[in-house]
Amino acid sequence: MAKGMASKAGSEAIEVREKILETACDLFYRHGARAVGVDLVVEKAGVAKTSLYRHFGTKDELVAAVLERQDLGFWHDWDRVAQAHAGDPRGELDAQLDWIGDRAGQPDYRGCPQINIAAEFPEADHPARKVAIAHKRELRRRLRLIAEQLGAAAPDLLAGQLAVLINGAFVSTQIFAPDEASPLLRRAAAVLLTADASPDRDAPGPEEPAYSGAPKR
Amino acid sequence: MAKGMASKAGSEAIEVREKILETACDLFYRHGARAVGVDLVVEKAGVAKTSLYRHFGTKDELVAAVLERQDLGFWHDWDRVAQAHAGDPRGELDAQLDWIGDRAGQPDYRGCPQINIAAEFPEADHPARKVAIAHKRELRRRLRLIAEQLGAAAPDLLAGQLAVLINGAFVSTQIFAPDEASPLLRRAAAVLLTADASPDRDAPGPEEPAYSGAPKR
DNA sequence: GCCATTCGATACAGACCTGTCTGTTTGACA
DNA sequence: TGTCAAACAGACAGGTCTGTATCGAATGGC
Repeated sequence: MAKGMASKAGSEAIEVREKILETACDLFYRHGARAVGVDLVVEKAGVAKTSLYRHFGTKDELVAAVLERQDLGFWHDWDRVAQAHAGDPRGELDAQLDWIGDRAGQPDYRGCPQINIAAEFPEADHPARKVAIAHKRELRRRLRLIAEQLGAAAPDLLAGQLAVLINGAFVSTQIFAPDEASPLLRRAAAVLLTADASPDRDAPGPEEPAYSGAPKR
Repeated sequence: MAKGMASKAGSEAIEVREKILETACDLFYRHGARAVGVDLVVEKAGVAKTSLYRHFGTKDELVAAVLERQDLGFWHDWDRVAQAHAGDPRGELDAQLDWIGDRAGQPDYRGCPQINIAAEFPEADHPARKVAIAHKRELRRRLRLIAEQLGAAAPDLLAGQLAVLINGAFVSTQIFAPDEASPLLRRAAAVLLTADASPDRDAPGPEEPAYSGAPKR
């Protein structure tokens, strides 16, 4: 009609695909993937439904592609921070926790997309759920790398604790004050790090020493 | 037809309601609330659709009622543990983390129902989402009570950290080994507690001392 | 300058979903 | 024994969803 278009058989093909992905990312995140129909996606994206199904096959695959896109975006931000703190693993970890906490504190934040979509599709073999699980494994893997660079005594345990902390921040944000997540994350991580450095004091297995604070009564 | 029934206008009314709730709890948790239609609920529950709508009004209200039921069940288990450790806040906290971690490690565990349903219904005024948020606030409130009984230096901060930890364990279970969650929870909590007891060392605000572990290179 | 491919637009099929309505049965209670 | 509230069974309305089919238009490669 009255649209400015670039090309058809060549570059616009990926432009249309990108437009669909971008629109679906936004709609699925704000309202949930199951609550948003493909008709709404194509309408908001300004494309034809045939284009959506040519590029993605099924809606389930579209959901998976959305998660893959968000996965890429997340690690892109992560890598930028990592490069800015090359050779300084402690500084990098703090910086990673900072932007993660800041993002989770944004007013339009509705939780981690990977976690949300995984909650919407409990079937173990759903393509989107596979992406989400791979994403969380990658998070733990990267945290373990940082822990190893730090010379942690128990890098795998430390990475697991940090992963739990980050995922917990993602879902706890809804009940926190806006700027509470970031400092809480940093502080808890710092505590876990110092504890790893002195395992004899803080992590002697299931039997911990009695709490050393002053009891109320 | 060939069903053994007790009474009608009196006690069966709540029996029918209870049967619907129980069935919906199971189906919603396993497959997601949006993926399960009311027809399936009434079929599996062996009741009439009219009964469902007489008791709950709308499906959204049924979802909220399911979450309220699970909320009650959760605090019921919590209270049992709390009573078993009356006057011993440290022992209670460990015990609470134990059963929570154990539950999250079960093979049929699919995450915290409150978190999952909240992810399925992002609208802020959805009745089920209100229940889920109230549940998470209650969790933090109870943790703060324990922290205060422990004589924590910063009970609110400590409770926030523990809440993040627990919520993180709920969602991280999918990528963990089955029996990893419980010890990880206990250990991380122990570390946070000892850190609270000596805030001068571990939590001096945004500026932490340099990591004291031996760097890799 | 022709042709294959992609695009938009739209109608359609078939299934499913929520919620309502009608009619019948059943058990408690006065 | 008669009344009434609740349950069952099932059809039904109206909407929505995914996915397919059809059509004309535009475009870049050859």
